[in-house]
Amino acid sequence: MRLPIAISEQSAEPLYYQIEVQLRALIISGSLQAGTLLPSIRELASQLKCSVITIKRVYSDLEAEGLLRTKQGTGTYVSHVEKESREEQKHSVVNEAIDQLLEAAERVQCTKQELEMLLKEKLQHYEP
Amino acid sequence: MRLPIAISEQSAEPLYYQIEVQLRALIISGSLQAGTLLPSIRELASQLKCSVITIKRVYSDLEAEGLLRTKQGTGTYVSHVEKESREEQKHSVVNEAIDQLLEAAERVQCTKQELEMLLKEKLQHYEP
Amino acid sequence: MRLPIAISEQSAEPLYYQIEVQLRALIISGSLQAGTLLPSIRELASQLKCSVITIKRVYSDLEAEGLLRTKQGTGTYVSHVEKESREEQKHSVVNEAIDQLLEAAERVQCTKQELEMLLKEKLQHYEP
Amino acid sequence: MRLPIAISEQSAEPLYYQIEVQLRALIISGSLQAGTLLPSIRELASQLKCSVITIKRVYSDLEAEGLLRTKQGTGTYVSHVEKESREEQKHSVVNEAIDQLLEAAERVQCTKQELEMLLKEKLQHYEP
DNA sequence: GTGGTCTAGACCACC
DNA sequence: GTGGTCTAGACCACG
Repeated sequence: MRLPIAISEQSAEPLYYQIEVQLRALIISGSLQAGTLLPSIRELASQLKCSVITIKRVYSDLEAEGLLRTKQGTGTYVSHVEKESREEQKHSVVNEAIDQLLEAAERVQCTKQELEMLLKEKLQHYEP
Repeated sequence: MRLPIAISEQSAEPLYYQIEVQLRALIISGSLQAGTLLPSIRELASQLKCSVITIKRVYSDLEAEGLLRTKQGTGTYVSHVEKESREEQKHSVVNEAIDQLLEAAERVQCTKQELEMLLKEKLQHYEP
Repeated sequence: MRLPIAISEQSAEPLYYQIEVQLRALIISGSLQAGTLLPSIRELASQLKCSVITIKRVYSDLEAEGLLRTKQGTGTYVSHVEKESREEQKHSVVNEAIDQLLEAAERVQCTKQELEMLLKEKLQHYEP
Repeated sequence: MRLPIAISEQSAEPLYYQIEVQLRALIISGSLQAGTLLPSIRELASQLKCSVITIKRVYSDLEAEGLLRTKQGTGTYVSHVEKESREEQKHSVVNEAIDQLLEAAERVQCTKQELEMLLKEKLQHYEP
C-alpha cells in the first residue's frame, strides 16, 4: 500500500513532522478508514527514502494521539474514531491554523479590512 | 528605550526567533520609524533577560534582511524602507500565513463552506 | 574529508571570515561538487583548531547565500548551483576586486600607463 | 580649507579608515603640497560630521607614517616627502591592491586569460 | 552520529 | 559608551 505522502527537501520543517502532519490529515479527513493496515515501518521508510527511526517516531506520536494502534507482530492500524470526533479534530486543526494567521496579521498591524481582502482573494482559488 | 517585545518560555520557538518575529513586525508595521536608534544589544539583552549573543543574532539577521543598519561604536538603527515596500512585506507576511492555513485545511479536506464558517467566527474577535 | 583551508593567526581578518572566503571560493570554483557532504562542524572545527561556533557561523552564512544546504541530523551539503551562475559569481568576485584596485590607483593619481606597467609585472607571476 | 574627502555611510569600512585612505592618497599623489596646513581636528570633524576622536586618530596614524607633522599650538602640516619617495609609496599602494586582486582571482580559480580579459574591459574606462 | 540553540564571559575595535 | 569576534561548554532535536 502506498500512502499519498510527499516530503520536501527544501522545507525547513523536520522530516518526521512533515510526515506526521500529512498522515494525521489522511486519518482525520477519513481518507484512511478505521482498521486500515498501514505499511510497515520499513516499507514506508523505503517509500519515503528516509530513516526507519523517523517513521517509528511518526507512528509512535500518532499512536499516542490515539489515531493509530499497533498490534505486536501484526502491524499498525488506523484506530476507530467516531465521525463526530473526527469532525472536531478537523476543526481544531483548522482553527489552530487560523489562530496563527491572525497572530501574524496582528503583529504587522494588518487591519481587519486588509486581512479580509487578502483572504477573499486567496479563497477564490481554494479547491479542496 | 523599551521595545514592546515579550518572550515566552513555554514556546517551542527558539528565543532568537521569537524576538526576530516581533521586532520585524514592529519595523514593517511602521511602529518603529526609520532612523530610530534601537537599544544597545547589552541593554535589550538585560531587558529581555537573555544573552547578549542572542540579541546580537537578532540584530544581525534583521540587518541581513535590510531592516536594520548597525554602525560599530554607534549603535543599531532602523533602516529607511519605502512605505510601499513595507506594505508589500506586510502583505507577503500575511499571504504566507494564509497559504499555510489553506494547506492545512486542504489536507484535512475541509470544505470551502466549513472553512469560511470557521474563519468568520474567529474574525469577529480580530482587533488589531 | 579534509578541506584545503588555511587560516592565518597574523591576519587582521576575523577567523570566520577567512574560512568563509576560502570555502566560498572552493564552491564557486567548482572544486567542491554539488551534493558533496562537507565535514561536520565539529570535525572541521577540530581540523582548523577553532571553535565549533565559528564553523557553525561559516556554514550558516554560506547557507544564507545559497551555496550550502544543511539538514539537521544529517549534515551540510554543497548546493546545486548552475555552472553559468558559478561563472557569474566568479566574475563578480574578480570584478569587485578590480574595482577596488582602480579606486586605489585613482586616489593616488596613478596614470593608466603606470598602472598597466605595474599590472604587467605582477601578472607574469600569476599561476592559478 | 576644505579637503576633498567623502565618507560613505553604506560602507562597512570604519570611518577612520575611509578618511585615512583618502587623506593619505591626497598626500602621496602630491595634491597636498608639503608644508600645507591641514584643517584643525575640530574643523575637519565638523566638516565630515564625525567625532573629533576619529579625526584625531587619523592625524596620529598618518603622523606615525611620517606623512604629517604636528606642531604644538600651531596645527598639523603635510610633511616634506621626497618626490621619489612619494612615487615609491604610490607604487606600493597600487601594488598592494594588485596583490589583493590576484589573491581573489586565484581563490576562485580564475584563469590568467579570464583575468586579463576582465581587466582589459575595466581598464578601458579608467580615467585618473 | 549530525546540526540548532543558548549561556557566560572575555577581549578587541570603533566613536 | 557602542558593536564584533571568539571561546568553552552545555543541552536539545533530528535521523
